[in-house]
Amino acid sequence: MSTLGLKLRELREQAGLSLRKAATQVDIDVAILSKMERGERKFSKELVLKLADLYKADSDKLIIDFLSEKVLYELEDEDFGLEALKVAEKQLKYRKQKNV
Amino acid sequence: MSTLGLKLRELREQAGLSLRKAATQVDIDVAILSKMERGERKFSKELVLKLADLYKADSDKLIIDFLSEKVLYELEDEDFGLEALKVAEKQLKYRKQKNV
DNA sequence: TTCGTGTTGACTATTTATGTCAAAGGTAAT
DNA sequence: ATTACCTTTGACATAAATAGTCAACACGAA
Repeated sequence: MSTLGLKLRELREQAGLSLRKAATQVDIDVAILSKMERGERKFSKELVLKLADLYKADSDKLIIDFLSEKVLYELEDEDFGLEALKVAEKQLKYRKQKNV
Repeated sequence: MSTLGLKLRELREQAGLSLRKAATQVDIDVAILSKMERGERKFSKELVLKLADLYKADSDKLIIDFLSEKVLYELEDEDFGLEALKVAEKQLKYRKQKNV
């Protein structure tokens, strides 16, 4: 289940754009956008930004979803996923503070 | 800075094994293990498990480090990395509970 | 029918990741 | 100074994952 794909599909529909039109605007093939919205292919960060712009949506939130989806993809079916996230978080906070 | 690499190097030394010997035991090229310990190449999960076994070390902890490193790699230089981790964590907890 | 919609699959190309190998340079003992 | 280890390095080949292209399909509305 790709929540990012669903969100971007909704946003596209709210913007009143067909797949083809949206795809043309962001300069990719329709097939790819279709697959991305349905979670069959991954979005790239650049594309998410382009689409956010096109749909006049909050790009920060979409990027956060994009990243979290990437992270979850790495951790799927891992017994220690949650623990790994905790460790990663600690590390990230440390790096942010100490600028390492 | 690869903390996993450093840890595995220490464990190897504590086990009194040279790079060559360790590499032979886990059936990979010395060059690769050398690069992995210094963070120049990524470990695979399977290799981490093999090494944990060889060094008689706690594989769970090493796997957690391995995963967290993977996650951090995806997030490096991202402005919203921390926010993304929070979202991912929430999702993961939800999935774990609901078994989705 | 024709038009616009989304979906599918086969195919190619490109980019990353992984593996192999030979050589270099260090250190210590003989 | 040669032998015997060790680790590191880089160039190269191979394999796998990802991304892009294209044509055709199915559906419903005009």
